[in-house]
Amino acid sequence: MSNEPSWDVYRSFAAVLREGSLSGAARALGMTQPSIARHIDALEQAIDGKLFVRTQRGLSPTDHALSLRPHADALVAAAAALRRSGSGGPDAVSGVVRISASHAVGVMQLPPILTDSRRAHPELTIELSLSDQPDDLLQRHADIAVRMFEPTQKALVARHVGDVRLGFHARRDYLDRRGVPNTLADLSGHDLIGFDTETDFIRAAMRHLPGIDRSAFALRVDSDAAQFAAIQAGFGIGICQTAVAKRDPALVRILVDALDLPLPIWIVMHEDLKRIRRCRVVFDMLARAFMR
Amino acid sequence: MSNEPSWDVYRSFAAVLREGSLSGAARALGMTQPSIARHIDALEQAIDGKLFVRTQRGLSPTDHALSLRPHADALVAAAAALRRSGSGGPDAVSGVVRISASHAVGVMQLPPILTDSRRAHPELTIELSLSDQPDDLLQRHADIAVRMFEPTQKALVARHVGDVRLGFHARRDYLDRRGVPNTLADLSGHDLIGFDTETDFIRAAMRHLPGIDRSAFALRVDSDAAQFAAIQAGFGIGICQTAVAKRDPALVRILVDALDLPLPIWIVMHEDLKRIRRCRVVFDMLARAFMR
DNA sequence: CGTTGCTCATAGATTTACGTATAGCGGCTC
DNA sequence: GAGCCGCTATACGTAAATCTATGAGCAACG
Repeated sequence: MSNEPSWDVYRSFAAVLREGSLSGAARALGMTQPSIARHIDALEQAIDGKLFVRTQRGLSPTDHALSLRPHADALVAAAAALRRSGSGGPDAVSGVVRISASHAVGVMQLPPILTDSRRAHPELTIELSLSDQPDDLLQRHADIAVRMFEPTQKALVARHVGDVRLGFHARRDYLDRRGVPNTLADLSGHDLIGFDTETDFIRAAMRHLPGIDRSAFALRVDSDAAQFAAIQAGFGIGICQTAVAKRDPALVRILVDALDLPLPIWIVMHEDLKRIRRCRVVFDMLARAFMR
Repeated sequence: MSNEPSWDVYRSFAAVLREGSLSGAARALGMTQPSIARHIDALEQAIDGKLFVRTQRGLSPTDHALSLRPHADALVAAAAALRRSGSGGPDAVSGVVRISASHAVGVMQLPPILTDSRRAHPELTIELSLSDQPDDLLQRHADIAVRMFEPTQKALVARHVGDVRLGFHARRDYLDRRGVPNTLADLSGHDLIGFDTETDFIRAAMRHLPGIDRSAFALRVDSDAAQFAAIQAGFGIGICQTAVAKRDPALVRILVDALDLPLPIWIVMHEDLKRIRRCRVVFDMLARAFMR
């Protein structure tokens, strides 16, 4: 067992995994290719095993390297979180706060909220991490998250700030052209907009919609923002938030009885961040905005 | 916003937080005091704020530094996990596996299991992290955990491998001397052994034991292994596993009806580690041993 | 078929970071 | 109160890391 490598070696390792080449990693880190190469050599020597096979088109990771990837990513996330929390003191409302949310929330609800926040706290920088796979709070990929389900972790501070209603919607002229479905069964002849990959949440929701599955969709896309845009464009019938749909007078809600799914909205934060004032401020601000 | 510091700076920062002085951190990391001092200076410059107030008895962290501590600890844990996983290839049953368990399990059940494991895999090094606050799998303080409750995280692989029964026990001569209690109320005159700090699990368990709380205990200690040792020493009446108590003929189970709490045993592993063969091997080995 | 663009590897110059040594300060013990 | 032991701060020479520069190999393109 050789001695411990410098942590910079880990950073280089993560960058090479991410970028796929020594040169790419060097560019990403603002270093040079020989330095990264030495780091990889050092790490391979420390763990006594090959991590990459060198090719002329870059480095391709061995199984050994792939098995380490999750740890490397965790390190990157933790370092970024430390750097973020370091910015701008624990008591000042300045520095960086990173918010994780679904694409839908990020596109359709957060912008006005963040605009107000910016006005109230001009020193505060917001990072928005939009993703529909919400696995990032404990990994510290984000400081605060807007979630559509109750978090189960004890290490998290969570507040239920309201509910969102989902419903089938379509543009008026589409319905004029193709007819208005009155039952779930009527949907079979229509152009449906739905998910691409099935998540736990979607599996649960689809139990309320017998007869509809992935194969029924004429447009499959995971971003709910893109789904909404497709509905707005008159592509066909899809599911979106009723509150958001109301803003567009061209949209019509249909099949009201078939789908009326209330989704809870939770604001979630890691407990450790309670000590950092700007995180508490953003947390409260988000909670207030969604409760309104 | 200045440029990013070296990750070694984070390592030094965590060490100073942990050790309380530049010199101590230097000793812990095998470096020298001026180097650590330079690192702290660099970090303070990068985040543009003071992290420690220098005194002649060491460095005392500011609120700012304390607010960063959880992140620093996360980095340390992630680096250690990466180093561990790096040891000894993904397909070999050699290297290091870190197991987290309660003190009780670590003292009373794991030793024979690990002995067998050692015989089967002499190249495998086991690290045992005994703690009664099980917050460590997602933070990667350990690779595999033995838990007494069902884990809720999706990122974890878990297997229910049996149950453990808890009951009141005392040594025979203690009961001869002080009398045998027949109801929960009878316990009030006795020397009770119990927890020191209340955890979620304990709160739930105590709901089944009306009239007993922390103030009733004559000996308060969080380690269940220490509690068992106290029972064995004839200190008084305490709660322990019935199966373990049976091994000592001097121990008597009492108040059988008042407390018969079955605790599930779960073996838990982070999903990421499924790729690492020695972790799968240890996981299966633990599962088999507990199911037997 | 040469040219361009990308990669990794290597050698040498230079900067950076480290360790050693020392000084200064405060508390503790005798 | 003298001596000792711990801590931090500073100066300086050296060791180790970095960058620059260059060469060689492979793929895509005209």
